[in-house]
Amino acid sequence: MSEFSARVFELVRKIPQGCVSTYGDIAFAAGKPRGARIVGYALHRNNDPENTPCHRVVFKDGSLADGYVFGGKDVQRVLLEKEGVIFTPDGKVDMKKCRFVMV
DNA sequence: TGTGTGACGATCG
DNA sequence: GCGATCGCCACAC
Repeated sequence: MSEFSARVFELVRKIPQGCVSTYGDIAFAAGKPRGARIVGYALHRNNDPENTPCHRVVFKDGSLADGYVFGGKDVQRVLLEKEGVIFTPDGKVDMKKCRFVMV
């Protein structure tokens, strides 16, 4: 468990309900602008699923991960919709309204 | 200790 | 416009 992954989890926990963030943004905020994959890897190994809403983390274009997700992208989508996240007809998250930017 | 891999992302063809 | 490939870097084996 590196400082980077710990920071990833911390940032993900900060995403408010009804918002999403991207792997790239989290990686950037955690100090690795090119570390998008590492973020995914870290979440895959998810140390703290109770407090880490990894379903609020999506691709840069708003689409969801395709197969390795906890219960499938459909489940992920439903969870997000329940939280108030807007989806486009494309089946992607409306990044314009729901993208949470780390500051 | 070294090698392979992967919830990504961007660029090339 | 879409598909395939390369690059990134931490972590597991």
